[in-house]
Amino acid sequence: MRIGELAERAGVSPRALRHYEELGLLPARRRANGYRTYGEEDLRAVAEIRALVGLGLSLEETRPFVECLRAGHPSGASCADSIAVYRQKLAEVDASLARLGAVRAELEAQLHAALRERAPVPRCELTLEEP
Amino acid sequence: MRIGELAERAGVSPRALRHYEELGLLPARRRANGYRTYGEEDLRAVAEIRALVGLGLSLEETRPFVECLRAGHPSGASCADSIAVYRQKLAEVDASLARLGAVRAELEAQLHAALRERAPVPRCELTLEEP
DNA sequence: AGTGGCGTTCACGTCGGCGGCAAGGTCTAG
DNA sequence: CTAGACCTTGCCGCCGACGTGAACGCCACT
Repeated sequence: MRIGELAERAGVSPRALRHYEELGLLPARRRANGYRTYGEEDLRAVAEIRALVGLGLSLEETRPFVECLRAGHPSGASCADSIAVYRQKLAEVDASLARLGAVRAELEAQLHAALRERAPVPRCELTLEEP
Repeated sequence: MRIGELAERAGVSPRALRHYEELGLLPARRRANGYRTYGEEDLRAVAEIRALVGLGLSLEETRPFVECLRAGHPSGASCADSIAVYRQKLAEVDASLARLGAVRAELEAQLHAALRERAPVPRCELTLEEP
């Protein structure tokens, strides 16, 4: 399979696949004419990469998963390094959630304060509704 | 007050203040020698910018607030445009929270699945603890 | 032989918010 | 007079994940 077909089947651009190769994530065999050649296992690797990126991992962070796959394991998450990345990412997400939650509360407080300031002493309680 | 003093008092770098000026966020008067000159209202403006950026707004998004302040309003959030930015940001934060929550659940599911795979049929229930 | 549709490498552009450096001007204290 | 502490403009660098375009090669079909 050439790069165009893999790109099509994986739902990414050929440029992205070349980028993965530059990072050493997706090494490609070459034909005599220089064309990259891929197999089904490469499709699986790209699918793994995209799934993980969809979960917020950077390309670098997907490396243990891809290498785990290429090492012959059934799942990219079968290796200790991958598990470690999962744990670390989960912690990061929890931190982000906490921070975002605090930010949300503060935003809401500021918004309500500004609204109170702009609508001093509403004449009727019914006017508290927002458009 | 010159740029160094404002930077010091506002807790930002002079470079950042020049950057704000490039964006038109913080126009500075000039002395005869070309030095930028700031007043107390500029300190308030920078404080507003930093507070909003701390809530996740981009510099562009702080513009309505800063302009509102410069228009003489007591608070940067006193103007309709600022309120709109608050509302929009709140919606974005809510969206991020929802997405992050889903990502967190998926991460946890993947992690647990991988752990189950690596520790098939634990001999004792006590071994479920994690280091 | 030409056309079109693949592929290749190289290298710069994007977005945000500055950091950092160079080359020079300005002011103040000793 | 000079050191040094400030200021100025200008421009490149950074991070990540590619997009985009140039300039070219390869191959199949007509």
